[in-house]
Amino acid sequence: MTKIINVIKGTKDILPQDVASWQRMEKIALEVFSKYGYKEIRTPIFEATELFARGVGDTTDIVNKEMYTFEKSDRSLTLRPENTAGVVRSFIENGMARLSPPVKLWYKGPMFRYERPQAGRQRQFHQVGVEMFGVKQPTADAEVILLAVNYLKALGLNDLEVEINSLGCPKCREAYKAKIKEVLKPEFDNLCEDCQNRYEKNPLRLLDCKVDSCKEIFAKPEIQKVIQSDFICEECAEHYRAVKSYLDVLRIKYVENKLLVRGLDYYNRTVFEIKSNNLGSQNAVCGGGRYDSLVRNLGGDDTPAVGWAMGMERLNSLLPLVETQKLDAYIVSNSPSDAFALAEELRAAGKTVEFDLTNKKFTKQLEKAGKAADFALILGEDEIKSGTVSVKNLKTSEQITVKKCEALNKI
RNA sequence: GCGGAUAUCGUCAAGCGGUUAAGACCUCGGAUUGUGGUUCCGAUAUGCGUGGGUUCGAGUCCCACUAUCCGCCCCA
Repeated sequence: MTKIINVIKGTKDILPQDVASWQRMEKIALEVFSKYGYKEIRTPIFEATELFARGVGDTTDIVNKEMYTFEKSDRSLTLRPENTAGVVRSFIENGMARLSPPVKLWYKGPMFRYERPQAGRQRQFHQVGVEMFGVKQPTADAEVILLAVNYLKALGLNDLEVEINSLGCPKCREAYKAKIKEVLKPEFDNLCEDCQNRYEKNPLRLLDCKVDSCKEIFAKPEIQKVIQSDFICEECAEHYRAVKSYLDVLRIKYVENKLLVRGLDYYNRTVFEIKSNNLGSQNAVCGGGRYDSLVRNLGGDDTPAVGWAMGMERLNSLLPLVETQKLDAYIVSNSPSDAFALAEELRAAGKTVEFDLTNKKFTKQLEKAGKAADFALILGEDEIKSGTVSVKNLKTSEQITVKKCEALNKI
């Protein structure tokens, strides 16, 4: 036997029986985001490697070890591991800074990260996300969080937990980093290897370490005091308070989590996650925040921005099953040409219709009709002769014979 | 990159060293040449992830590899 070829590790087919749910997620995204004035943008699936190195940040795991990078014509190209960098690139390149702000965009599509697959994590996965450019006020943060919550609500998910935090601006963050380093210095040798690396590179990320021994260290009162301290400057604090007050007005429940640190380097001030208890250890459905310096870092004019992304596979696993649609009618006939004609007529009128292309026996066709549709349209010799069709309701077994042209109104 | 588990038909599985690898679902055919969903009968793995080994004998025991799942890390 010839060897069969399997899907690549960490990738999955989205099979016909699951597609209805995906189409629903996409349709509701369009509906909800449109109400707030967000327009869909579709950017390429691969970009210059440098875009992600500069955009996402070269101290991140994503850039360091998770990118699918390849060379072509002396260029280094990378399959997008996330879409914010691509959207920002497009924003700059297409002069969207000249549009009247805010510029509100949303996207959906596949992303690629070379990681060990597990529950809720694939190498090719899909994200839906929004980005808003040009508003530095906390209203933007609030609107974007509102949008995430309302999208989830529209999908039927009401009870997910929103966690928020403020990372402050680069200035106040430096001071905070210094304080964390100072208080952890005596414990340095007891930290795990990863944390020891983070200590220099990005001390903020020490805080969401999951190693038990590190957690114990962070739990110490004198260290907690520093972690819990309000390190952010007055301007950032005011921004953060305003975001929270808007969320209160919008009746969006949230939990403040000082340990919430996004793994991407571009965030400042507001960061947030939406989590579910039903996802196992990969429990974040949505992650996002403000990234006021990214546009400038990628060569554009200084433009404040805020956005988020959701993992569609994770989202999908929280959603109830969507049943695949039955046909409106199944034509039972041993005359393919008559069946073709009737089917086309009904399809032109918007109905979903099939008939047996293999011309099986009558009973087999009816059996198939029972599984595939709510109505059977019987087009036998008698009916064909008299220009009629028998319409059988397959649930109630009631059957009537009508003129062919009236069949449309009976199904 | 590091741990743990699993691998028998399209799917879910039984099998615990001894003839021909249960069963269920799905699919297909028949009972039924114009009336289905219930019922009955029949068909469908020369083969147990791959390669070695132990044994008179291996799906079953051992080793290696591969794949998948789960956890760490990281993230959506």
